Amino acid sequence: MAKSRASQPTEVELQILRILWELGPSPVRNIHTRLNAEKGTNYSTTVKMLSVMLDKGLVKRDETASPHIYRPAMTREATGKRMLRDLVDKVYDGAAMSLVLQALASTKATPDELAEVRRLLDEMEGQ
Amino acid sequence: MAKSRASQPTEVELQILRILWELGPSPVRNIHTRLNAEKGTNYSTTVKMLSVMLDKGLVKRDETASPHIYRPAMTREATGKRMLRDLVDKVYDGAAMSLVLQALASTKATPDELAEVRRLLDEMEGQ
DNA sequence: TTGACCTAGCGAAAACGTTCGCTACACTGA
DNA sequence: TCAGTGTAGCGAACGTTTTCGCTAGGTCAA
Repeated sequence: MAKSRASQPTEVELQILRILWELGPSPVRNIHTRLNAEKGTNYSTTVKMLSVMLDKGLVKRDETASPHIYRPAMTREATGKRMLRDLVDKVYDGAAMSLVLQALASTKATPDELAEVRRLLDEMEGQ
Repeated sequence: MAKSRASQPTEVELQILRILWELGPSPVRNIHTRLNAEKGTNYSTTVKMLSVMLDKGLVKRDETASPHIYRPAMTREATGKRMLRDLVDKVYDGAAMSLVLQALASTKATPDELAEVRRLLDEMEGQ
């Protein structure tokens, strides 16, 4: 059960995911240390959040290790992509391009990054 | 000091904003007709949501008009930009470019749109 | 063995978002 | 005036997310 969860990660869940993406697979203790530094919550809360996230399939854990080791179920990229699609749907009714342009226009990009975008464009036109 | 730390619009709030962006300034009745068509909720609910949104500063209203007229407090673009920034912060810790590239790469764009992106790039490099 | 300290988890409370019932008031046509 | 119809709003109920108190069990050194 608890398989195809369609809903986005919530605020705190995302906060925890970010920590996991940074730290890599970690025991609760390490995750908590970070989370607590960011928002001062209790150890119990961290444990609970992780268990909720486990139910939802947002994280996985290795229970053979003595302090259980948690790791994100999705990469940062996959999550970002998914949330972006959701944002585009909600605000622009699916017109992704509008948002890409928006994002580009409001970003201070380095020449390197701009070149990267160009390369990507070439690739897309090549298809 | 009106707009202090305004949180992001929630799901339904956004749905209403989207309707307002499309319809332009409207009385509750029109907003409700649309919202009801989308999710079958009650008229009371629409009124309540609008009052909550008024409190939060997400919409404004003209109370001199007989059926009060509501309008969005922010443009679609400003809201999209803001939410995007938030998403970038939450997922990528502020590295906007990663997400732009992501978005671009995962979008099926028409040649016209790609040309538009190119034009924007030229502009950015021109500066 | 005992005490200090850690991990793990349950269940309930608090906080927040969403929904609607019910009430009041304004306007219109008979 | 009065019934009928529409607008406005309060307050409570409900569901979900976030928080934590409390308990149980594991490890280790004295």
